[in-house]
Amino acid sequence: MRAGDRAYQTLREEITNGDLPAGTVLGEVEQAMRLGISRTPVREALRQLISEGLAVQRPRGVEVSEVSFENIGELYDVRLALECQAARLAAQNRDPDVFRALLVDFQHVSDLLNTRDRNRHDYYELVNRLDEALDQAVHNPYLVSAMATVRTHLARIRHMARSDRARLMDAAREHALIVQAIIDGNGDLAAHATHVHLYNSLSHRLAKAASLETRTADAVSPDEGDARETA
Amino acid sequence: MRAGDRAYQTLREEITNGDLPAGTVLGEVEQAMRLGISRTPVREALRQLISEGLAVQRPRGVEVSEVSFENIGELYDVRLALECQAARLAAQNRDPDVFRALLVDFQHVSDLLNTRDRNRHDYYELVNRLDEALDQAVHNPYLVSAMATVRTHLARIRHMARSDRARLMDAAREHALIVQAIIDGNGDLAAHATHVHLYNSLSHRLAKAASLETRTADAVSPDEGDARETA
DNA sequence: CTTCGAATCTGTGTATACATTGACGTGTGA
DNA sequence: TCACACGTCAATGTATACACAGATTCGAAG
Repeated sequence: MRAGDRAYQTLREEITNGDLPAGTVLGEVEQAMRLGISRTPVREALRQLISEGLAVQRPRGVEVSEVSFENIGELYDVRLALECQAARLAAQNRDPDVFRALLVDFQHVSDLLNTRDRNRHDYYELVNRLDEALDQAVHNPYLVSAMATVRTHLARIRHMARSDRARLMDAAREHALIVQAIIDGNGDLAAHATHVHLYNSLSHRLAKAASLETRTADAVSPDEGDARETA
Repeated sequence: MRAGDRAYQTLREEITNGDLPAGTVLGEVEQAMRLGISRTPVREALRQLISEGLAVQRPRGVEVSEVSFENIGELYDVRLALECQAARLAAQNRDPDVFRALLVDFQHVSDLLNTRDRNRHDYYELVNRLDEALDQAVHNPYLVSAMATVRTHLARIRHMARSDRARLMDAAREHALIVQAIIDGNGDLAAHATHVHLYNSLSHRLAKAASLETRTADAVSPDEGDARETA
């Protein structure tokens, strides 16, 4: 694989993970040293990050773009428009077997989450499978690309307001309804169920964010032990 | 200005204009020679074009991406989702004076188009002003960015199926209704009027495309004398 | 004459060298 | 002591040199 692509993927993941917090200056020489390559592929990676919105061009150089809670509303407005349309299109073009398998999994999420709390990661994996199934079903690369951009930016905020188990159980029910509507070929229901799900998801995130503001700024959520190196 | 940015803008415009048709190989050395710069800034420009979808990475190198009539439907599906949401948001956040001025212009399009046929370009300019007003009003950079991408791709197809004067008159009435709804703060009407407009626009383009297929492939539309250098 | 192989050549990917711009620090003069 | 100016330095932007991979072509052998 090309060094430029590797640098891009590495930096991209470090930004979405939060390892490179917003405002971090991405010096070409520094990153080239760190990644063990020369400035040329690093520049390529930085330009891609900029065009994706994960980094911004400053007069001094390139730095990781800001993303705050105010952006959540904006991102959800775009996500709402795109994913409702995607649900509608998926209901038309779906492969029923794929979504039937997903439906079974979503209906058994309670088992998944009741066994051990760490299995929250498995739930996110299930949601990823749903996203991929939607991407396949819509048959529309432009829509897929636009949704990927929104998902990338939302992933940066995900770790700032992690969902608790009760919310995940509700979300699973909402997802199950979306999947059911897609299986039935009911585009309107699929779109509206997506609307409901995104509204609840946003409400929960905003409530979580408000409750977090009352605590100390750099406290991690109590059921998550990620070691962060936030400056 | 940086050489890389100039190269990007130049290539971008040449692709959307059709001067660089789909499938054209964009050799680094060739473009560097042509633009009078070295390969480094050309590479930057090419990477940006790829991430924007205007070019694709081939095993041989980079070439201008394909865009055909089949893509129109896909692009309109995304455009529908985004612009309806944009109209809805604009109706909430608009500056009434800006859209009142636009409304007057759209109501006088008949004068504009009756004087001389060449003024079709002025109409497109008016639509651009509406787009910019929407971008301002939505207060959502993510939505603006997503719409810009869709508009870029649709611009590539615009010259393949140009609208006639009758269609432009209808489109002006549709635009006027959208603007009126935004002025009134009627988000639902703004979104639905946008839906109507895009449906009619797509129908017209598809009908135009179907009628063009009956003629010879490289015939230009009768009321447009653009000299094309399609190979 | 056909086919296989090797060599060359074209073009990308990467590294490095050079140019330029802006900032920071220091030194000197008032 | 403060302010201004000059010099140095650090970082980006650009050009070029080098490495490597794939394709094409030419030549030789069957």
